[in-house]
Amino acid sequence: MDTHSDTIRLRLLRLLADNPQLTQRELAQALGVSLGATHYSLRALIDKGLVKAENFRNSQNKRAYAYLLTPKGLTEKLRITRAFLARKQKECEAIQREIEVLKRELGEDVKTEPREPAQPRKPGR
Amino acid sequence: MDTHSDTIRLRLLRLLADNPQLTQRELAQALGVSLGATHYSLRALIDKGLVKAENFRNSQNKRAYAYLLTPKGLTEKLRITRAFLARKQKECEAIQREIEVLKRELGEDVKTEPREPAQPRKPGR
DNA sequence: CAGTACCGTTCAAACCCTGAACAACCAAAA
DNA sequence: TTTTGGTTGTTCAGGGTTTGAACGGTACTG
Repeated sequence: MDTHSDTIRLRLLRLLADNPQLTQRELAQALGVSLGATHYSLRALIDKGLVKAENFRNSQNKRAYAYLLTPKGLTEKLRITRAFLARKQKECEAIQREIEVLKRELGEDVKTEPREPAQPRKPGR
Repeated sequence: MDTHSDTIRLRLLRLLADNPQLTQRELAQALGVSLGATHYSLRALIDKGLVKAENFRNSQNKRAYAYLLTPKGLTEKLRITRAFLARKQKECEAIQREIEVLKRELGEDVKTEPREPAQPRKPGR
């Protein structure tokens, strides 16, 4: 649980929990990845038994599935989300510390190349 | 600039800026990735002209390179770092919001499955 | 019927990482 | 010197992941 693919799967679970009727293309757009990648990750979720594809064609749609979370999918979503947030929170704290360091570094850089200090006017262009 | 590989490259730049004498194996350990991956990303940096491998063998070492940032590497390091932090900061804010949402969701879940509320005693099933 | 539009699925190519092996080099021991 | 051993960068097969483009199926419309 550290790769980009894991992140995609978690976001898929969270998306589908609220919108089971979403199309693979709509999911792809919402996730900002390609259709193929979405299909790939969705398939992994289905194979693991976390998601089930109900083949009900709603209203006038053609061949639409509803990707429903199974009970196992619901509990896994919760578990993975908790782990994800814990990890992200640590990461965020690290980022905050890093930003402080960077501010200091940039402060020194600013001395090297001042932004808009009180400069004596130089004539010409 | 969104993949894991990009992150590795940035961390490489920041590591080498302060420690140009580090070995590929030491870099790998510091980054928590394999030697092959380190070599792969380092090669990308060299090909882009952001890092130059100085072949100076220090003291009693065998075949040590020093991986020095080029001027272009220095400015790129700054630019990429800025972009990275901006992106991460947005992500961190999103995570904080998400955590708030989760707290609320978990609160509702608690209602669904009460932990230890004052329940009227029901005679045993 | 043909045309259009949307759906899921598939596939080659590329990218990235791992783990393990390899080849070069140098220092100290035999 | 020769050999041994440790440290270096490099390469490679294999597997996982993503993209982009295609494909075939199904329904609505004319």
